[in-house]
Amino acid sequence: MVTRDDVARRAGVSVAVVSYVINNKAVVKEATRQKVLEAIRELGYNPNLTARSLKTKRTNQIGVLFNNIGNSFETGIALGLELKARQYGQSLIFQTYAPEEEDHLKTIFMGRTDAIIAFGQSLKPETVEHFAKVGVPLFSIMTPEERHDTVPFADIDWLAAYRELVGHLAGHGHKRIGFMGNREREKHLDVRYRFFRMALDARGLEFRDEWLLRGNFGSLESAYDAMSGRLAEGDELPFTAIVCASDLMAIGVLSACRDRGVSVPDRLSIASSEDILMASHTTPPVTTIHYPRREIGYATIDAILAHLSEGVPLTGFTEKYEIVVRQSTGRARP
Amino acid sequence: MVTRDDVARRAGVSVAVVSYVINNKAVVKEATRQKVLEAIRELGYNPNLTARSLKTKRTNQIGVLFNNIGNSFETGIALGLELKARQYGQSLIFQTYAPEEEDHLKTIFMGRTDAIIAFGQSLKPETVEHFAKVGVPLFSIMTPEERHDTVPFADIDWLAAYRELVGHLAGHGHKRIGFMGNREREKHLDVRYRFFRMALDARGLEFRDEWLLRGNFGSLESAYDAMSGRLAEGDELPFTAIVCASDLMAIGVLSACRDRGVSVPDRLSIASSEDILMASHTTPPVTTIHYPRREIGYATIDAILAHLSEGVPLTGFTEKYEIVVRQSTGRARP
DNA sequence: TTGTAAGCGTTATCAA
DNA sequence: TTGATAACGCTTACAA
Repeated sequence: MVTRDDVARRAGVSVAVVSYVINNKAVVKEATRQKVLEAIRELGYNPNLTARSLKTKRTNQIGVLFNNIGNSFETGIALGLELKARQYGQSLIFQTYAPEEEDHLKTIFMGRTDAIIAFGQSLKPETVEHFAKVGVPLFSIMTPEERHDTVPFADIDWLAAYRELVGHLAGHGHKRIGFMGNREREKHLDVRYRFFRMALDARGLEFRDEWLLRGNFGSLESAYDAMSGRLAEGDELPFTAIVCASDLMAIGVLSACRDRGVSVPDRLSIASSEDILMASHTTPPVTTIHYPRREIGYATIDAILAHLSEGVPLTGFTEKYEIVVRQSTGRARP
Repeated sequence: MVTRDDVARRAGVSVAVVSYVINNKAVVKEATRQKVLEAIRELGYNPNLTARSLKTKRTNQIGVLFNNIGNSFETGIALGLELKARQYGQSLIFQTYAPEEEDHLKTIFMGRTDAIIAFGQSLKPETVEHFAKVGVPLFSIMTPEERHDTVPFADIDWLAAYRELVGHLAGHGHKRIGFMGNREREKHLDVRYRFFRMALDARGLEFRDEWLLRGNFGSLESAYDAMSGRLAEGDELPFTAIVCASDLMAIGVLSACRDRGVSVPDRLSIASSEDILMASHTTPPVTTIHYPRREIGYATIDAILAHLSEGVPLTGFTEKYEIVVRQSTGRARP
């Protein structure tokens, strides 16, 4: 490996000067500057980032805690994160989060990242405290079910979104609206269910526990199974519309309906959350809440870098959602 | 930050002993070992990975060069990579590749990664040479259009796959088969087109330049536009079937057909490559080549780690594809 | 079995 | 405007 020493020797200057040139520090005489640059070019020198990090305490790496890299919703956010991070010269380190391995995070990220972006996970107080202590700010995209004062988060206003969505359904005569939520493990989705219920309450609409189905966030099949099971139970569906916590689950529900001859939206209206690409290409396409993934990604990186570089306090924020009405929702059958 | 020195002081031993304990080196007396472990626990110490890397020349980080993080095909591979990498205690650094920024890679990854995984990109000889020089092995998932002897790759046998797919279509009476390929920028898809043509030749089937449409790998819309344009040109389609280089493009083609009243597969059979989830949930679902994304991810990490840790030569390999016949392909209209 | 000390490739302070 | 030199936190001979 060619190091800064090699460059210094080649250029006939001291190692310090090489650093000055690289970091545009001090006023290096133009002539020596050129000598150094030439030596760098000739030798094909690139500064070793690990060594630099050790000294500067800045890694220019940001950790990202996925729940599931294979999920389009999350990768849509990652797309925004990555693009913006690259503009700032930051690299992203991706890790899939698993509650039972949460302690590993301390090890894995130790001295490796300047900040960590969580995807709605409810981290243990101990973990949060640890990163606070080592001075690595945490930021969450999506509201964690268990909040920590020191972990700001970016999200949409789910309550408003579900109120609008419920309004859309109610406007079409739906009074009994079911929900497809997540299973135990995926706490970051509890939030959606919770706000959905609040939206229902706000409208004075009833909800019964039997109207709550459960699948896995990223698994179409789980929702398919849950819905199929429900449809197998009896001929009559207890609700005329269902809201799903994720688009993949909505698509699973849709498939179950198709396979069991339940026509959508005639017998059942299906609405959802997220607006991943796939939701607009099913038959019928799915009415859903558009989650501004890319924008949230951009804004998150901006906020983190403003904090890291200029000490701007790191605070959460809300981005604008949008209700996208498609053909999976329609008038309730009388 | 609590460092190894703090631990040593607390435990009343030298810094070396702390290292020995952490790395399970030498035979440390059980009593001192316990003292050290306790000090570590009390202080909440975690070794600084950056410092360790600087010394050991091992970063335990692997760079991954995406073309588009938002694309399910690529993230499906990433899923496999990440899971396996985590098992080995490796972290993944994701970067989106852009030809015009290729030189940045040298800077961004310098001293940061033990290996780099490309996603079919045709890297410049200069780049390849650089990483060879600094001792960072390159490995490609997907055959690069411009190969380098020092960059092994993992892929499926596209020729065999397209021969089988073409066989399926020919078996249904298709003699004129079009292709939806990529635009200039995405060279890693040229490979698919090339093998498709070879498969056609092998069957003695004709191909005309007018039967080649072009879209963007990850853009359903681009394929939609290309196909719509073609459909607008005249009433008669010049081919009875079309093979698409990616599922998203196939779905774009499918949408274009639906919007222009071309029934699939009655008037046009559509076949594709990749088998992303979405391909099985369109109407009709798409016949496609199943690309074993996760398996390729696993095997790639295995190969790289065997190389890094045990010096096993890093060589390319082929994983098994599968043709998944769905309802988008059918008998050619006489 | 444990301790001392020399690096790893940088940056940054302080003199020159 | 430049050059020595001391860190940064760790691993690892080598010595004790």
